[in-house]
Amino acid sequence: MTTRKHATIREIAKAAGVSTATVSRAFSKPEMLSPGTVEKVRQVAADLHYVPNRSARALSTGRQGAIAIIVSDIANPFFSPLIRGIERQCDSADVLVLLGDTDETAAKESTLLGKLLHQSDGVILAAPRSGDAELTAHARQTSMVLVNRDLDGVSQVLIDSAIGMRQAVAHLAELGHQHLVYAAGPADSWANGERRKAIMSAARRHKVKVTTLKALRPTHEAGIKLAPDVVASGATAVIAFDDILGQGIMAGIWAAGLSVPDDMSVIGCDDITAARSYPAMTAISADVIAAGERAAETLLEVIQEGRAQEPVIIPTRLVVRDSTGPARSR
Amino acid sequence: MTTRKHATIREIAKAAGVSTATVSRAFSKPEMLSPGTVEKVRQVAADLHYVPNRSARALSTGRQGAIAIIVSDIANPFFSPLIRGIERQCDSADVLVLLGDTDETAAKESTLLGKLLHQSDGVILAAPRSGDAELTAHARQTSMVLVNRDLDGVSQVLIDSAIGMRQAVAHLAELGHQHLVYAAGPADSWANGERRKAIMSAARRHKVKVTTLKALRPTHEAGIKLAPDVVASGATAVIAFDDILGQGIMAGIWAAGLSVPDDMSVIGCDDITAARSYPAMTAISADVIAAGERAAETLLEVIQEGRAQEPVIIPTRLVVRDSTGPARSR
DNA sequence: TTGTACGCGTTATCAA
DNA sequence: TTGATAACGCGTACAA
Repeated sequence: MTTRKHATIREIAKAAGVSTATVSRAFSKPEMLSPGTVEKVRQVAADLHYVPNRSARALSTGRQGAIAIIVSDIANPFFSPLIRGIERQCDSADVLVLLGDTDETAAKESTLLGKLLHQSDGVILAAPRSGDAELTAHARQTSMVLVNRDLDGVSQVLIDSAIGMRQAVAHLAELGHQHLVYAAGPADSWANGERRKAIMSAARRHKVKVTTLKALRPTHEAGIKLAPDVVASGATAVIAFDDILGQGIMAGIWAAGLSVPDDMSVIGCDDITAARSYPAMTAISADVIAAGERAAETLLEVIQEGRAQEPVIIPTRLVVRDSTGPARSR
Repeated sequence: MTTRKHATIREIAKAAGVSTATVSRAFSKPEMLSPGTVEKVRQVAADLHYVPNRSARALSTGRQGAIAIIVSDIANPFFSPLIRGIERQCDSADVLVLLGDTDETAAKESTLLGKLLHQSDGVILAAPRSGDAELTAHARQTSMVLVNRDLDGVSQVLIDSAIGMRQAVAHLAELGHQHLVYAAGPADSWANGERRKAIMSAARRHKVKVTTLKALRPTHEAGIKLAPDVVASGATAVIAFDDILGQGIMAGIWAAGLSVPDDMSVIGCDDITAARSYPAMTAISADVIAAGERAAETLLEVIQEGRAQEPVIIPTRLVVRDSTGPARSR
């Protein structure tokens, strides 16, 4: 409530009997000073509860000491561990984290980006919805790391579902499934494209037939609605774009009086909420917290070095739980 | 990547043929200027892609144009809609949102608070873990709004589970349940205390017996582990501290070969993930997005008026789904 | 209604 | 290794 008046560099300087420059250096470039001076200044500063003023520093250096995360929907559970990883990394680097939510619209994404661009040293765009051209244009204006989007010349962290998808198809093939459904996600999602391609090629190798069904949105409700189509397709297993969709499909299958995994095997993707259903869902798992950490780490490098970094690939693997079982002959 | 050089107030002034003060006022105090001047300056500024420098403004005014949200665990789904509400409100007020995660520890909460305190105009503390004294001390240093914590002299947004809890107990009583379990949450959680009290008093009125069982943490896994105790208690219904715990208990009940709601009715709380299970869970629902919006709104008022505001109460209501049914005589 | 000029707290440059 | 001082971009008395 009461805005307390803070000690400034000048007061510290006076109290310590040094110049303001020395105080400044004691914090930002201690290696330029004699150890004794640093010690003395820091002591005085601590006594006076000195906290460097970030705005002043930013004004002087042009660096904000903050980065921004832009997500399409904070309510999407996928972003939670991602944000946590970013948070953790930034916290230890003493960098502030600004949060933006685009409400799933490309327009808002662009507006927000334009706004946050100036208040931060760089931006992490998670699962962006904007077009390539627009993203490239923005990337020219600030340091940027993309999560789950492949765009030439921009740093990126990609969760490679292919590995896990191959394991998933192999797992199902081993259980005797010969026809499976891919319940697809948003068409403009990079992850969706990768997952579809990986399934297709793995299925070909295992001589398994694949039917692709498109959910309107990757939500629980959409999954429930999609379930009858999944059943009608004649497939005995389904791989869903993400966990929520998969669990929706499971609910829809139960609601139709069938059973998981006896009548239908279900596999989710991301493994955020997969373990939180009954039966616990087999899923393609990725260390999303690590993805967040790597994204933040990469962004800090981009900022420091002033140029894009090599893409970071986060591997995935199949985690078998209770929603997959032997194919039932139909 | 490339840090673009931004237009400054001075360049706009020169281009528009006015003074820097006029440019400044065209943005922060347009009512002081003639409409024509404002129009002209803004036009020139737009042409030059002028964006006010937030750091400079902050340095000059002492206001940061940013607030901070501190949550105990971004992965807890309860915080998602809360953050979304805060985000939304702040976005329309052109206020930036800083995010902090305390990793569930009071120590980190305090550190983070101390850090963010200086970089923002105010803080929203969601479900804080710190003690009253510490919170009060921090509240003296900055503008602060508490979510789901009742502390004298500090502004707060409280989700009043009592209403919904009463409806829940009445609903169960009507279905013939005479003995229910409350699966409790963290002991230091304000919400947990409120919920427990509400259940107790409602149960007394309906002459229903209540057994309180304590989960180690409100997680899905803890719910599964708690389920056998719930069954062993002899109760025919259970109200859980939150959705995740409730769905864990549901999973544990299924795993024990029993059925929901035939053998046991289950009610969750918060209604964030309640609809996303099979059967869809009956839950005590609150508009958490609205809670977030109100929290942000309140904080902006606190900042502006420099003093605490009246507590905001967010009502709850029971949403009946498929996890509750008639009591089975046992 | 508009302009001039100073201060906000820090860092960087240059000199000592 | 340290000090003096000029930026950094904006808001705002005060003056006109």
